[in-house]
Formats: sequence, C-alpha cells, structure tokens
Amino acid sequence: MDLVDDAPGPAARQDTARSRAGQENVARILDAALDVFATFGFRGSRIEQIAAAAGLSKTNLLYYFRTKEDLYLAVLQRTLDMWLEPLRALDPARDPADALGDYIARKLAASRDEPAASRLFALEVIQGAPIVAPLLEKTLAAIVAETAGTIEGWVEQGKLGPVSPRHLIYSIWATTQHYADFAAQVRAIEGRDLSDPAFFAEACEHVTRTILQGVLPR
Amino acid sequence: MDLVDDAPGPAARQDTARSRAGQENVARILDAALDVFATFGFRGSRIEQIAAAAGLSKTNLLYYFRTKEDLYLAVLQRTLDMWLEPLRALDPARDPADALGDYIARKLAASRDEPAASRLFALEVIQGAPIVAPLLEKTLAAIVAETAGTIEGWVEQGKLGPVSPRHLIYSIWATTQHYADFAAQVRAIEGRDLSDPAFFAEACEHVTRTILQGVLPR
DNA sequence: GCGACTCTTGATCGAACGGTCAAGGGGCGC
DNA sequence: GCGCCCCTTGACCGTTCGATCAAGAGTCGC
Repeated sequence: MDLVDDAPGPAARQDTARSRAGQENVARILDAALDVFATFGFRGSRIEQIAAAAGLSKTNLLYYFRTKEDLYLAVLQRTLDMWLEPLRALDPARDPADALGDYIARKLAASRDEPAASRLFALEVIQGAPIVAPLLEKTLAAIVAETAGTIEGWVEQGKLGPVSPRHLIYSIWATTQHYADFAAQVRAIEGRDLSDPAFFAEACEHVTRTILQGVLPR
Repeated sequence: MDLVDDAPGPAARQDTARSRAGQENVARILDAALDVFATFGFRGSRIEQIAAAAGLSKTNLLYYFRTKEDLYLAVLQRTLDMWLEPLRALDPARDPADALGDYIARKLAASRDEPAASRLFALEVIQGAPIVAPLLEKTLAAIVAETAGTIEGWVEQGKLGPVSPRHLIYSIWATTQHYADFAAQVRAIEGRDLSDPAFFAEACEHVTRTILQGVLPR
C-alpha cells in the first residue's frame, strides 16, 4: 500500500517529535493540499497557494514537508486508503441485488463526501498514473479480481444474467465517480450536485435501478 | 461555440498568410499540444515540451501562437467540436433501443478514436471548467435539454420505463468516457484498451446491453 | 525562570519557464 | 535571378517558483 520507500535519506522533518500546534498544522496542510492538488494537479499547484489555503507561510509549510513531492506523496497516500475503502469486495453469500446496491450506495456516498479525493485520483489516472501505477497493478487489480470472482459466481448460479464482471465494475465506478469528478459539468446542467440530498437520492436510485435491472436475470 | 473574443488586440501571427509548411506546422503543433495538455493540464504543460513533440523549437512555436494561452484556447476550441459531435440529440422518431444503441456506440467510438480529446475535456471539467463553463451552461445544457426531452417523450409513450432522462445521459457519458479517461487504470487491470477490437466489442456490448435492459420497459 | 526544543519568519538563491528581439535563411511569385 | 515575405534560430530578459539559510519567537517541562 506504500507509495514510497520510507526514510529515503536524511531524517525528514516529518519524523521529528511534534507539538499540538505542529500536528494541527500538518493536518491543515494535508487538507489544503488535497483540495489544491485535486484542482490543479501536481505540476499545476503552487506550494505558496497551498500554504495560503492552510493559513501558513510558504517557508513554514516547507518546514513540515521538505519538498513539494513529499507533500504530494503524503496527500496521495492518505487519500488512497479512503478512496479504496468503498471498493472492498462483495460478499458472495449475500443476494446480488442487495450486495450490489450497497456497493453502489457506498461508492456514491464516497463521491459526495470526498469529492476532492476522487478528483485527485482521477487526475493521477488521466495523467497515466505515473505514481499510482504500481498500486493499480497490485492492490486494485487484486480487489477487482476478487470482486469479479464473486460476480462470476452469481452468474454461474443464475442469480445474475450473463454479464461481464469487470465491465460491470467499470460501469459502477464510472457512473458513481462521474458525480464527483464531473461535478462542475453536472452543476452547469443541473444547478446542483450530490451535496443536495434530493439529488443524491435521485442519482442513487437511478444508478441502482438501471444497473441492477441491467444485470439481474429476466 | 467560440471560447474567445476574436481579434483581442494587435494582429496575431495566426492571422497572417501562411505557406504550406506553415499550415503543416500549425497542424503538428495542435496535435502535439492536444496530447501534452491532455496529459499535464494547462499549467503543468511546458511550451518547450509541446514544441519538441511537434519537432520545432520553442521560439518557432511561439511564432505561430503568441502565448501559451492562445495555443491552449486554439486546441480546446478545435477539440470541443469533435467532442460535442457524438452528443448530438437523439431522433425522437426512432425506436429508443436503436437510437440509444447508436448513441452509445458513437460515444464509445469517440473514446477510442480521440482519447486525448476526452481527457483534455475531463481535465478542464475536473478543474472546475474555468474556461469551458460558459459553453457548458449554454451549448451543452441545450443539447442535454433536447436529448432529455426526446427521452422523456419515449417514457410517456411507454417505450421506456420510468427513467430520469438526465441521469440516463450522465450514465451513458460516464461509462463510455471511462474507457478513455481511465485508460491507464483499465490497462493496469485488463492489460488492454479500446484500441483492441475485441475489447472494444466487449465494452460496447456490455454498456449497450446493461443500459438498455435497465431502461426498456419490462 | 531557565533551558531545550519546536515553530515561524524574511531574506535570498538558482533553476525553470514564458516570452522578446534582432538577425538571418529559404522558398515562392514575378 | 531578384526581391519580398514567411519561416527559423539563438541569445537574452524578467518573473515565478521551489528550496535554503540564519536568526529569532513561542512554548513546554522542570
């Protein structure tokens, strides 16, 4: 799950003891950095901009994170866990309609609650996943394999129609993440986004019904 | 459809007469710029990198496009047309299954043939659509309104189940664009992408069947 | 209240980058 | 083959940005 080799050389300031104020600053920096990186990408983000968003001076930020890249990796690492969490595999013992419905709801809630994390991940992948590629090929591929196996089992038991498991997974990811990654577009058309409970319910109901009807046996 | 006011001041070199070599250079620059911008975004892209990709010197590129922003706008403008084309409205007179199937196939083919255009557009929207926002609110919203009206008509005629037109549109966009925007992820899991005819057929069949089954009356 | 830290700051550096300038090729029409 | 104009180049400039440094302010334990 780690993106970087730890302790790559001289002790980073990140490793030293830290006061209460220090911990709060680190947290504020990570929050601000997530927003900025998720909007402008790595190269497009200015360290000073992140510092300002966190209420610190640029120099002060660099006291906590030695380089811009260190900060980016820290943000990405913290984000990936919360991002992968809703992707956890399906329970083969459950009824597919229930299990898939939960899965979709979880993923859509993640798009509502952590849109910046979704966008940061999307930016990474659009850029060819220069950093997270190893993680995709290992962790994510493993999660997909497991999930696909469960779906395949349901198909063989006749609980699902003849569906391609991996494409089904892509469909669910795509539709749910769309509301976070393309929020600006949805907002331009719709005038609202997932933070509106009514719209969230609509989206959840549509995605669930469409996909479930599409894969359940007729 | 225009993104910029034309002739914003002194005559740009873009307006002057142009030899055969010049036209070829402009085309090569625009192609290279699309790839680079689609990968690194506006701020993350280096003008020299684009020039190198086009086989020109930085100064030479700046002869054709006065500023980086001019070049970006030119790329975006040329891209948007090809991007919006497959979104053209559905024919209300047709059978919804046929019309929607065509729509999906067209959109998926666009993801295969112009993945960079799709990614560039995605980057723009993820960043909050700083430049294309007006276009989204006008042109795109109009296209959506028309398409949604057609779908609504099918619903009222009982040719479709009770589906939310706009969410259906989002689902189609999301699933088809996913194969272009998240190609790196799909490749990491799948080992191939839409350029593989077999995979394209799989994806097309899955999306079409899942979505159509999900919206056709039972 | 003293000492040892963690934290904060402003001045500053060097590289990278967008953009300019002046000068010189090179092709095309006449 | 001559001249005009498009094209190409390399040297250069000013700014921005990531990163360093030295010095001082807070703060916490004792």
